[in-house]
Amino acid sequence: MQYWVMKSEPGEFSLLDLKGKRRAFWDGIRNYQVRNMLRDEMRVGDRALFYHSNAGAETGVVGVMEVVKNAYPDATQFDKKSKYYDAKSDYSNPRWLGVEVEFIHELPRLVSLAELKGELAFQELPLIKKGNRLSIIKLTKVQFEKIVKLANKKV
DNA sequence: GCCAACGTTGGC
DNA sequence: GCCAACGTTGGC
Repeated sequence: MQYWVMKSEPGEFSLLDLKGKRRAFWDGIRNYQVRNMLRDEMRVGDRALFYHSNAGAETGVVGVMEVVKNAYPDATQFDKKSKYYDAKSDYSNPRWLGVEVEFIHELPRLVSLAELKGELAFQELPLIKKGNRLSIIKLTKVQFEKIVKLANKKV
């Protein structure tokens, strides 16, 4: 089993949105590095932390989900009405992929970006580095468990 | 293949 | 809303 962090702006798609749907296709990945990770490394059964980005004081890790379907083509790339539409992608060789994820649980509390930055153990984590623009980041089991543990600790 | 211009992400 | 960082595009 592998571990990940997946970012979404809560105004677009939040943990509660996922909770309501139970399962969702993680669409809108338009970065080649991220696409390659989805395609080559992410597999059914992997665990992922749900990270709310661009959310002011609420920015941080809020929940846990599971990958329930390996990567397959993202339909929004062919949808002219979608903001994720990509005119250069063609049906026979789709450029963009996504995975399906399922809600597992909400963390007892937010583990904020500020808190992650304060933990020495995460100094090397790309998630907290300035200029990091990958919306999906791989974690070690230890990092994943440490973040979950922090969420269970009273502030 | 270089690199300037442009677009996007995401913290603040 | 601003802007730093950095990925992508396209002219040469």
